[in-house]
Amino acid sequence: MQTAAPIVTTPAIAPLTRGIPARREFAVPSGEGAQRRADPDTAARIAETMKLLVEVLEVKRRVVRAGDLVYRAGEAFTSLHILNSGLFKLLSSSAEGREQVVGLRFRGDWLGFCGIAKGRYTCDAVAMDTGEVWTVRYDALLRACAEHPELMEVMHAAMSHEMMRDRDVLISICTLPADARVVAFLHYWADSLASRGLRTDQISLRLTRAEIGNYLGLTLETVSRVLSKLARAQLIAFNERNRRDICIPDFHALDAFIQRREAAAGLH
Amino acid sequence: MQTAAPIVTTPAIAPLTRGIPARREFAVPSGEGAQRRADPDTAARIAETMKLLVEVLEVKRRVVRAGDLVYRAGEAFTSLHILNSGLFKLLSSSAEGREQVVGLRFRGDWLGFCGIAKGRYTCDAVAMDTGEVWTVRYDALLRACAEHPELMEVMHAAMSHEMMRDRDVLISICTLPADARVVAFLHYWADSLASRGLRTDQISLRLTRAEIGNYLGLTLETVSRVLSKLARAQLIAFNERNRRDICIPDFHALDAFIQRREAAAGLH
DNA sequence: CGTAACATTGATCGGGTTCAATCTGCGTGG
DNA sequence: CCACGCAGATTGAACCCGATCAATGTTACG
Repeated sequence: MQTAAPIVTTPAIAPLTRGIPARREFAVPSGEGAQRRADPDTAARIAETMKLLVEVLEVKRRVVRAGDLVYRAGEAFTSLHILNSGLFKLLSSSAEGREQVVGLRFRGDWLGFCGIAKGRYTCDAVAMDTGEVWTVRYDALLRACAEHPELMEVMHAAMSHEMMRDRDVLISICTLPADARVVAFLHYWADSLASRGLRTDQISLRLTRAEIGNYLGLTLETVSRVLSKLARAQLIAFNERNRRDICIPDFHALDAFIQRREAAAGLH
Repeated sequence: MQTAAPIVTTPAIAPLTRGIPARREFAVPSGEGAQRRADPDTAARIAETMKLLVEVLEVKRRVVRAGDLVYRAGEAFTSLHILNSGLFKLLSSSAEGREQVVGLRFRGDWLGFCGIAKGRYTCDAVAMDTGEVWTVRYDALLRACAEHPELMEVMHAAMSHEMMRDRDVLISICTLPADARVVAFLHYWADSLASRGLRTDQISLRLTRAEIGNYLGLTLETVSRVLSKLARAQLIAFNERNRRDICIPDFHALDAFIQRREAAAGLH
């Protein structure tokens, strides 16, 4: 059982200088040749959302560290959470006790939608790194939405976005073989970082092989084997002292690798 | 390419007597011993939502028949749709052209959330039976939500509900073996009908084996084999002249069957 | 009656799981 | 400091579930 992180309340009009920055991934050896370009659209959209929230609502800011829970399944739903920084995973444990990673969240994403329907959260939200969570009461949010239609639109867009993302995951899992799923996962992870303006020349996966496998409907051994194969093919490179941190020199080559396998399977 | 269904506009205050009733499943041979009890909560919630909509918004009613599209991927998003009756499937075709069934929808469900984020629908919504769709303009809905907080809550709850449902599907696909997935599917289908007050003593699957398989991440042959096995074990019974219509005499026995398999797998 | 879409069933194959052994890094306590 | 334990990761070998390939059956419909 983790202990709750300290809660820090700041005035709603606090300057929008970023919260606690996430820990540096690790030392970068050479240049930033493999840096994936950031998506200015997404970044702007996120910044605007955060700004709107602070202007219109009372936001409780809370610093979390790796392992902290933002909320827990079964807990009464009263608030939604918007991520200012950090990396988070959503864990859902089914009736029979089997745990499942059902989502990954980043800066700008919302947490807690699952609680609206039934008045209780239905999954755990766990920080995977230092980060800052902005919490708003749902009732206050509803009121604010009524007065600020643009806030309502932003919120709906966030929900819609989350649905589409989940759908993509489902399609990947239903249609792709193991190695393509792992590659899709790496892509998603890197894109998520890139679109938030984080560096992707080297990325820390932060999830164990077991968690990645769980998320992708694979076993940890399969994930490990695929990663080893990709490393052997020089499509990814492990950090030499930590197999959780990888470098993707050429995303295009990664895609090509998968396409080639699909083509090879399709031609006969 | 299907042709669009005729559009029928009715005054917003039209009486709430049900629209065109769905075609009778098929003749029921004996009694209703296997009838699954309806969920009065869900039914009430749906009725209330529908009432609220007509009271507060201009609703365009449209009768659809099997095969009609409510909307199509790529089409500009302007409206959301609420299902008054009928059965619908959501089809998403990925970039590489592979089609995927990404959801099933029933009376009371909303269609079109996927369009909010990007301003375009990202999947096809296809009627699987005669039904009635209520369409509301999204901009009008936003305005109405601002004035009627209860409408906003209902809409958010619908989105939240959809997310949780998708999550359940994901968990099923990630963690269950083939036969358990098929059983889970049957359960979901029957529960969906039951909670809408439809009869479940005999149910028409309406999807081909290929579509069921696609939805569950299985091949059509596997689905067929599992259904045959369940029929052999007398856990389901096919209608004697149509293998798409089945009868589930005892849901509890179905569950037990799956539990037993899991237990057998787990003990060694 | 002929054709096409859907479904069933069998035989075979293979990708991914399962089981098992080993390795690595890391924190802990003697 | 080192020994120890432990969680995570890797790798190999055998197996098995579900996919694939193929043939046949069934229903619907012009």
